[in-house]
Amino acid sequence: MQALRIHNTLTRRADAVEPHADGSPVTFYSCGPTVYDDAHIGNFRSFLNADVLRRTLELLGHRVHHVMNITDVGHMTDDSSADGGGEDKMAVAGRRIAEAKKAGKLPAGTDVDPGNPGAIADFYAGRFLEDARALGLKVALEAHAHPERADALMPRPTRCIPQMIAMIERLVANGHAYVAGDGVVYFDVRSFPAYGALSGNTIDRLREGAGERISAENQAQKRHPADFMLWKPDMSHLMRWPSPWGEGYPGWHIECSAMARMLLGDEIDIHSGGEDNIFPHHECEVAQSRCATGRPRFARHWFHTRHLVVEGEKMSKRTGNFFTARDLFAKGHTPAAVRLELIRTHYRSNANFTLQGLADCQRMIDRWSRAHSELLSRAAPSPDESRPAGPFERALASFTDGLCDDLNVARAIAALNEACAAPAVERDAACAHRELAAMLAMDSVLGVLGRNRAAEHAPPAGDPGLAQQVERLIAERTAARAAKNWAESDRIRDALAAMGVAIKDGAQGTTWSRTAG
RNA sequence: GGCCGAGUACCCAAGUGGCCUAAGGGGACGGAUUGCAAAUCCGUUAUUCGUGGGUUCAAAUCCCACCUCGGCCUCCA
Repeated sequence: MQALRIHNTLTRRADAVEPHADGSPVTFYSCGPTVYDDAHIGNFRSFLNADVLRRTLELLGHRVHHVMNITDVGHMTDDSSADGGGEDKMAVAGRRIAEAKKAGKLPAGTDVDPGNPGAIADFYAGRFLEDARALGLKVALEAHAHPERADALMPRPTRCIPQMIAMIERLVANGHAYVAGDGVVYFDVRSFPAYGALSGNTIDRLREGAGERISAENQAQKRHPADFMLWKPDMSHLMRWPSPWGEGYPGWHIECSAMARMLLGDEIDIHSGGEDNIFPHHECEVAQSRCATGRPRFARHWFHTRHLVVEGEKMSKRTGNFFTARDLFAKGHTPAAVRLELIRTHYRSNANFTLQGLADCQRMIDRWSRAHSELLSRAAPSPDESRPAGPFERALASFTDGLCDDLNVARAIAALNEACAAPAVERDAACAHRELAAMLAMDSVLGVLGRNRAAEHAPPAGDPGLAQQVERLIAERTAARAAKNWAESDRIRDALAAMGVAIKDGAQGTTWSRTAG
């Protein structure tokens, strides 16, 4: 089996990814979304890169046990008092939903109680899963296909509170956590000398920067400024549970430690997230997990995706370059193009998401789709083994080499493009059956061929009669063309363009699609 | 302020000491095709790699300085 080498944040070099034991599945935990709002394309870049890693492992013949959490505990918004101050994010989401409801902007067929945090979380979790499936996130497809395993594949912290409490109890019992004067349970970072190994921080250096974002009152309760919260008793929090330390809610990091352990065991092979998770989130996870399990390791391999910028600028709602996946689908972009645009740049570079790039991806995918249809139509039921390897079979080798080299997706894509551009004589000489298999193997990682269809023929919201209208105009234009009435024909084409509909005159008649945007 | 990444053509983006007078895609331009378009097919499109120095027989790749952008320094993918 070919080795996949991936940069490991922990060791700061490219390490081979392999299961902890021969023949076992690779255990893989991904930090998933919070469900206080729709996930944006930056979130999805991180999830999709994890998906590409998982699919690459599967292409190489590994089995992968992949888990991605969906965080539904209401955390706090205020960053000036980071140890539990500010406003509950679930409350903010509830207000947003209440406003949308009032304005009649809630999607048809949905009714959410804005005062019920569980309902809010379910609402956004449902939307996330829809987007995730559209984009081909395999773990979401798997959870959908096996509802009985959904909670084990995409766990929710609110359903795992006992496991978190058990882990915190263990940490308190073995001296790695303590109850402070304010009743809050903190992890004692000085009890864990390896704290900082993942992020490259040291406890001393953290102390220097610590003064800026943490309120003095909170700091005064802790033994060390870097100590972080495990449980906060708080009767005012929207979501709260009974615990040995009083009714309240868990700290931000403990959920992943508890769920990873519960579902994948004390040590896991890969753990992924966005680059901002390295510190403090993943650093704290390592500390909690190792101190609770007593193991020398938590995750063997840490995989972090760098952030995304949009049109060269940091994505922000204010500058108008903020996109959720569903925003793009609604504008007519295919999930395939969104997926490819988000995975085509190396995961350790800042990617620049652009509308032009999305269009580029769409054209590439359309070409791959044509090549795929062509192979499909030529593939014989029984392969002719005597034929030499064709362009796609050869491309699969360099495609795989590219991916094995720290997930070089750009190189993999170039290999596929070159196969599609191979001269017809070469293509005809090859065994179409094997060529098709090679192409599907490549798509098993890229994951675009089955997703190259958006809502393009679905009429846009508020205009259900569009399809019939378009068909009628096309029929009129076809008649005009038959009569060689070019002026009328062009007038209809312009009218369709004004409606946001592009047409193509092909051998099988005229086809149409909505223009994105 | 401290620590970390990154800057390659009009755009996206590989390449990390000689195979680079720099992959792949898009765009643009020229040609084929088309009533005209669109789509498709063929061809052309960086002697140059943020800027200035340095090391080396050899640098996009290593070193130094500067500029610009991004991340982290207890919300964040």
